[in-house]
Amino acid sequence: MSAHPIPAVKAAAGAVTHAVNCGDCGLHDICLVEGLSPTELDRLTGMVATRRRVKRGEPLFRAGDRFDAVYPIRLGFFKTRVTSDDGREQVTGFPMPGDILGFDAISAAAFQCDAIALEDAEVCVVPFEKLESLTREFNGLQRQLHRVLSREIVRDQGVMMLLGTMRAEQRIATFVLNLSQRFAQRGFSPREFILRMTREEIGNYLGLKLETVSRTFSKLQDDGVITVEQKRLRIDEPTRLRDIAGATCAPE
Amino acid sequence: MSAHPIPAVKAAAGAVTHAVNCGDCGLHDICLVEGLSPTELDRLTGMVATRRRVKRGEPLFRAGDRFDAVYPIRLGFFKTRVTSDDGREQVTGFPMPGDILGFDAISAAAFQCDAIALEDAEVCVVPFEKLESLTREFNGLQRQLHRVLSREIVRDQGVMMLLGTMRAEQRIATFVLNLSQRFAQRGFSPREFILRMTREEIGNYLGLKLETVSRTFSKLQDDGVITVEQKRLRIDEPTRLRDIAGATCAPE
DNA sequence: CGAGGACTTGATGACGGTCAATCCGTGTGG
DNA sequence: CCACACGGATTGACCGTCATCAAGTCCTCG
Repeated sequence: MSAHPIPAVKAAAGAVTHAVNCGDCGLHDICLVEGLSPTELDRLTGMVATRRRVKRGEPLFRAGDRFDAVYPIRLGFFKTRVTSDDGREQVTGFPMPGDILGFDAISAAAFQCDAIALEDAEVCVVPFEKLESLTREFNGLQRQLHRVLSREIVRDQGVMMLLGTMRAEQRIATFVLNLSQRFAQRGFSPREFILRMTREEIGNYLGLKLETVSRTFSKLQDDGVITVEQKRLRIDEPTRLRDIAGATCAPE
Repeated sequence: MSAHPIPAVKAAAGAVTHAVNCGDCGLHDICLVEGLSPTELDRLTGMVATRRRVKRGEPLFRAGDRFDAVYPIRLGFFKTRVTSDDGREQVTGFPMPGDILGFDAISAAAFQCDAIALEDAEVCVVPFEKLESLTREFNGLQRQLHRVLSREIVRDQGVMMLLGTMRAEQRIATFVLNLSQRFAQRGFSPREFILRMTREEIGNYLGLKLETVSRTFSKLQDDGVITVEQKRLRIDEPTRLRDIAGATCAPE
C-alpha cells in the first residue's frame, strides 16, 4: 500500500495542518455539516484547522485518554472497542468516513473506548469546547450536533437488538446489509465491497466466534446469496439476504 | 394499589400542571440539574411546567410518536424496548427515577422505542426546543445536556459488552449489581430491593430466556450469593457476586 | 375467592463454542 | 526474485450452554 505523501508543513506528531473546507468534503449528509448556512459552514471550517493521520493498526485514541476533541473520519475504516477490567473485549462498531468518533468521551472527559484504524486513515480534529461554543451561536449546528448524538444512541439500540435476539445467520446477514447501506450512503457500490476487518473482529462485534463467522459466510455462499473470497464480498441476491436478516432495524 | 389523587386542575389527558422546583427534586446528581447556578436552575424550573403520570403497563410514548419533549423520571420504573419489522422485541433498558427518557428521538424527530411504565410512574415534561434554546444561553446546562447524552452512549457500550461476551450467570450477576449501584446512587439500599420487571423482561434485556433467568437466580441462591423470592432480591455476598460478574464495566 | 399470569423445575436437543488440522495470501528477508 | 513464516481463514469433529417443551406451583390482582 503506497504511503501518503508527507505534507511539507511543520506539525505535531501525527498531526497535519492544511487547508480544510467542510463545504467540499463530500460527507455532508452524514457529518455535522448537513443543512448549515454558508456563514455557519465558514465558521465550522475555520474551527477545523487540523487533521490527523492514523496508520493501520494504530489507535486514534485509547480508553482513558483525556478528551478534548471529536474526530469526523475523512478516510479509512476504524473499529471501536471497549475492554472490561477482566480483559474481555467487545467491538462496538466499525465507523467509516463521515462517522464521528469520540462522543462517548463527553460524559467523563475521557475516552471510554479504543478507536483503532483498520487501514491507513485520516480524521478531522474538532476541538469540542470550540464546537460547543459555536453551537451556542448557531441553532442549525446545535440541532445537527444533537441529531448526531441521538443517532449514535439509536444505532446502539440496533446493535442490542442484533445481539439480543438474532441467530448467527441473521446477525451476519444484518451486518452485511448494514455495511452495504452505509457504502451506498457514501456513494460506493452497495453490491460489492472490501471487508476491512478480520473474521475475528466481525465475530467479536456480532457476539460470535470467528469460526462461526467463517462457516456462516460459507453457507450463505453455498446458498448463492453472497460471494466471499477473503476480504472481498459481493451480494448476489439482496432480496434473499434481506429475508434472512428479517427486515430488521439495522444498526446505523 | 390506591389511585393517585386526581389533581384539581384542568389538564390534558394524563398531564398534570403544578408547582415544580428542580432544586427540590432530590435527583440532582443524575438529572440535568447537576452543577447549575441558581439562575440556571430557576430558568430550568420555569420551563418544566408540566408533569405527566403514567399508569402501570401504559406507554409514556411509543416508537413513531412525534418527538417534542424529553422526560426525566420522577417516580417509578420503566422499560424501553425496540421492535423489529418482523416482530422481535428487545428490551434496551430499565430506566428509573433520575434517568431521562426520549433522547433516541432527536435524530428523527420521532421516538424510536417504546417506554412502558412497570409501575405507576410520574415524569417531568421538558419541551426539547425550549431546552435547546436554554442551553444556548447557559453553558452549564449545555455541558450537562451533552454529558447526559454521552452517558447514554457509554451505557449502551456496556450493554453490548454484556450481550456480546458474557455467560448467563455473568449477565445476571452484572444485571443485579447494576441495579444495586443505581439504587445506591439514589439513596436506596444497594443490598435489598424489588425487581419491578418480570423474569421474561429481564431475560429479553439480557439476551436469555425466562427459564434461564429463573434457573440462574436459583443457582445463585443455592450458592448463597443472593436471596430471591419472587420480586424481592437481597444480595448476601456482594464480593462473590462481583467476582461472578467479572469486574465488568456495568452498564449505567 | 377465583383466574390467569408469573415463576420454578425437569427432560431433551440444537446451535454455536471449542479444539485441532490444514490451507491460503501476504509480506518479509535472504 | 523466491522461499518461508505468520496471521488469517476454512473446515471438521465433538461438546457444552442455553433454548425449547412441558408440567406443576404460587402469587397477584381483579
